Amino acid sequence: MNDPGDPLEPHELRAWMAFLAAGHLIDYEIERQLKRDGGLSHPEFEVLVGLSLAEGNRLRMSDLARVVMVSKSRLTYQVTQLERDGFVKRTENESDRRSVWAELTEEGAAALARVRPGHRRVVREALIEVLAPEEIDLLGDALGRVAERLRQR
Amino acid sequence: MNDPGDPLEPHELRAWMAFLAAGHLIDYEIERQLKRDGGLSHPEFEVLVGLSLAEGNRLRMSDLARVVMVSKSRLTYQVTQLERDGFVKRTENESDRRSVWAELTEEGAAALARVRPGHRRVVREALIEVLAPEEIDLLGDALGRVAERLRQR
DNA sequence: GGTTGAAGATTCAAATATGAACGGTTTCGA
DNA sequence: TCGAAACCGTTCATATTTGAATCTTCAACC
Repeated sequence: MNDPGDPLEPHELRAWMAFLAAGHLIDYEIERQLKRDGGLSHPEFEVLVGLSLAEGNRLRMSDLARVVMVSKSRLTYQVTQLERDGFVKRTENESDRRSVWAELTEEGAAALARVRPGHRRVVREALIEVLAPEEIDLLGDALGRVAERLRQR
Repeated sequence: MNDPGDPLEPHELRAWMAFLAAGHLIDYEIERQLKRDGGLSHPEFEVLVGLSLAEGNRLRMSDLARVVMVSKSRLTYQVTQLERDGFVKRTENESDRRSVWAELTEEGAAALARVRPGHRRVVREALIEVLAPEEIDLLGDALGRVAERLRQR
């Protein structure tokens, strides 16, 4: 019968390869736009967005790492870079001295504002505008389920 | 009116974030599986797959770079690693001495065979099995269009 | 109260990625 | 047939990522 290690069906393979390719290509466009408009890398941008979405514009390092889906040591590096640029500030957490607050600064918020219109434009042009309205919702549903399922492991 | 730099609509944002998250998470699973089953990284695996799909199991470096969607210098590095492991062999191209053939070896094909069932299992469990049959096709159509559009730029 | 183990974050060395610059071919028009 | 321009791949210096080891603080348990 059908073993899960068997080759994918052609239409399954097509979906998988399209998913992979679209990911690579969109990432490339985003990287280019962020660099051009604000000298940010995609990981840096994601860190800033993560903070901007948080209560009080700050998160503990490990929570931020979870949100941005990045390893602890990688986040340490990124935040150090962002701190050097004045976009993020580290603060001690008095209620748990093991942890550290990473907080979005004014300059960080400004950098985000500077870069966001172009970012949205890329997402729109590369993804949203290419999809029919129903496809947008279906993509959100389907990939939302995929992500949710992988998160709980 | 609606400027392309304006915030995304909630359902658009949802689709975009799901796409991003699913990409990150699936990539993580794949990385883990490939490392575990065959000591390969995802980029290395993609190189081997690219070659296995080519006529005569070989491609010129720059064509391989295009197929795998990777920069020239990154590919040079990856192929050097794969050559060290005996999975790929470089050969001179007599009809155009600027270019170089990268060819999949027996050992490379064996490594691919060793790793592929687990890889497919990951793709199945993470993506395919979570989608309804119509969703698979629709995803392939939609993201296929997205990729195709980005390729021609 | 002291001890053990978990959680949080950083550090370090090694691996990988980036992008500009380079040297060797090929192409093609003057 | 010559020379400029394009193409191919690598190299090099720098930046980023990885994962194991480490250090500090906290929680729980006795």
